[in-house]
Amino acid sequence: MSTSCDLAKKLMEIIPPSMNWIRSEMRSNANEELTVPQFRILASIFRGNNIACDIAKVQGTSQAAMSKMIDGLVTRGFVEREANSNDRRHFHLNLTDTGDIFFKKIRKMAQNNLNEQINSLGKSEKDDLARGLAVLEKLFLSAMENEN
Amino acid sequence: MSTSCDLAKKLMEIIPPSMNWIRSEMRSNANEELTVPQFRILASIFRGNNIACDIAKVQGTSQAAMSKMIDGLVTRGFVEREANSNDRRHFHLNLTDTGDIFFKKIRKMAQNNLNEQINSLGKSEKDDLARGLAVLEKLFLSAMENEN
DNA sequence: GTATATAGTTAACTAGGTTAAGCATATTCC
DNA sequence: GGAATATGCTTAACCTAGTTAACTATATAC
Repeated sequence: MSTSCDLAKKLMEIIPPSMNWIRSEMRSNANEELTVPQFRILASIFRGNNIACDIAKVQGTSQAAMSKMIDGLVTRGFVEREANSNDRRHFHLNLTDTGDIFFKKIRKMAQNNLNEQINSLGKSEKDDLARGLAVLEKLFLSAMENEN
Repeated sequence: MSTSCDLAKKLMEIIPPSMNWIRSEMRSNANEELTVPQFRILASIFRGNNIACDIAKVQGTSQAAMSKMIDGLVTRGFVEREANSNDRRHFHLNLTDTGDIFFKKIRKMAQNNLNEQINSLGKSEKDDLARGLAVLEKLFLSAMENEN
C-alpha cells in the first residue's frame, strides 16, 4: 500500500514539524532554560555516557558543536569536566548536583507535557507510535553506521 | 506494555537524531544547496500554499523566521513574491521556473537517498513506520491547534 | 622515535529560530 | 466617515546549533 517513496516524502514532511513541536514544548513549558540538544546531552551523561565524542556520535553532531554545547552547560553549572588520569586526551563528564536535580525536574516536566498529548491517543495508536519510532531508530542508526 | 511516559522519552530520544539524519542527507546528497526548512517551503508553495503566514503555521515557526527564509529563496531565484491586488497586505508566493525545476530535482535526490535506507526495511517494518508517522502527524497537529 | 590516530578546542562562518517594534492595509463598529 | 483593532509582513538585535578547518595535546603503532 505505502511505497517507500511515499514513506521518504512522509518522513520529510513529518519529522521536521515534530522536531519543532518538541522544541517548543521544551521552550514554553520546561522553564525556558534548556534546549532540546542541551537536554539530550544531560540525558546522555545521566545514563553514564561520559565522553564528549561518544555523545557527539550518538547525537549525530560534530565534536566542535558538542564542545560548545558542553561549554554552555558547564557555564550554567550543570556539568563538570573531570580530568581522566588514564587517558588525558579526554575528560570524564559528570552532572553536578545542580545539573542532576535540574535534569530530573525538566525531564519530568517535558515528559508530562508530551504525555498530555500522548494520552489523548488510543491504545492502538500508542502501539503504532512505539513501533514506528523503533523503526525510525533503526533507520538512522544504520544510516550512521554506513557513514563510517 | 509501553506506557505513555516511555513514549514521551522515546520521542525525545529519537526525533532529534532523526532530524539530524534527514538534515545531513539533504546536505551531503542533495547538492548542498538546500536545507530542510528551505526545501519544505518550496514543497509548500509547490502544493499551492502561497501565503507566507500559512506556511509559517504549517511549519510551526514564526512569521519573522519565515520572512527571512523566503528572502533567501528569493535571493537565490527560486521563489518570487507577487503583489496581490485583492488584499495588499500579503504577497502571493510562486516558484520561479528555476525553483520549480530545482525543487523537483532535489525532491527526487533526497527521496532516493532516504529510500536506500527505507528499502532495507522489511514490509512489516515499512508498515509500522507509516503508521507511526501518521500518529506523529496527528499528535503535533493537535498540539498546534491547542495553541490557538 | 617518528608517524599516525584520537580527544578536544577554537575561530570564522551559516541557518534558523526567538521577541519586540514598526509599517501598511483591512475590517469592525460607533 | 473615522477611530480602534486585527492581519500580513519586515526589520533589528539576539541566541543556539550546526558546519569546516586548523590547532594542541596525548596515545599508540611500527
